[in-house]
Amino acid sequence: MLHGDAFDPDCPTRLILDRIGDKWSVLVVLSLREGPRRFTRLRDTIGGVTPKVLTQTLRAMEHDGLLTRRVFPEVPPRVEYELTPLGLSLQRPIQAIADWAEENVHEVMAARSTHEQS
Amino acid sequence: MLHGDAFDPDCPTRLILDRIGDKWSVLVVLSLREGPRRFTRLRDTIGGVTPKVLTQTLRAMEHDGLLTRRVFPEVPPRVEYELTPLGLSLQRPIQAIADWAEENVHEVMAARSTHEQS
DNA sequence: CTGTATCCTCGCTGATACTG
DNA sequence: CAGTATCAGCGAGGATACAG
Repeated sequence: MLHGDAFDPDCPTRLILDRIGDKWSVLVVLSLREGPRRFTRLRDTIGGVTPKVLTQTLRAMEHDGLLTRRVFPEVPPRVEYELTPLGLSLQRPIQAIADWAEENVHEVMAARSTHEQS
Repeated sequence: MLHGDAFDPDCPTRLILDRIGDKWSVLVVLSLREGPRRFTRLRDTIGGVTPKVLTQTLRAMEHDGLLTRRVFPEVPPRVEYELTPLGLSLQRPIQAIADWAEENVHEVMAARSTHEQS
């Protein structure tokens, strides 16, 4: 069954959806679209994220095999994050969501205004 | 700029992503793929959701114009939820995410096991 | 059947400061 | 530069019971 899984609370598919649903993971994937990025670069690109939360997100994604963390033995230290093939494959569906959001944001905001009357 | 928006914390696009990122909204969209459904039917389809949270989710999605809520003046009461055209358009990207999750769940789980050594 | 009301907890988040 | 440490707070989410 192709879709039955997602509705089972104990199915791992739920865990994936939770991870993808994470606010920051989506933005990290989008930020790494065009190649490896360093920590501070990511932090600056993604507005409003604190270092702690960004680290948590990156560690979780590394743990799931979505990206790699490469440390360069330099002074000052340099760390680069890069999507794995698995992470790259996730890029397409996430981009689809992002595109939808940007295309339909006005319609959603309009709907919100309409229902504001009640 | 096509993607700059999503990285701005104050941009409405963020709000959309938050809504889509919501664990239950995604499952509701999937549940309504094949037409209108009643409250209890949704609750049974989506495992592990409490009535309160399901109501909250449905109200929020209605508020955003993603679905309609139709009350039939009957006894016992009957309420049907159905995706609007806007909600239907969201179906495709969400399905893409769900498909990705099901296709790659094993690879992610494998990656998690690997990193468990550390 | 379709919710609402109430209470509670727990975990994420943010702020801030500090380290290798 | 790239994080870690620590703490506080709040609010989403869950359990349970009840109502129209």
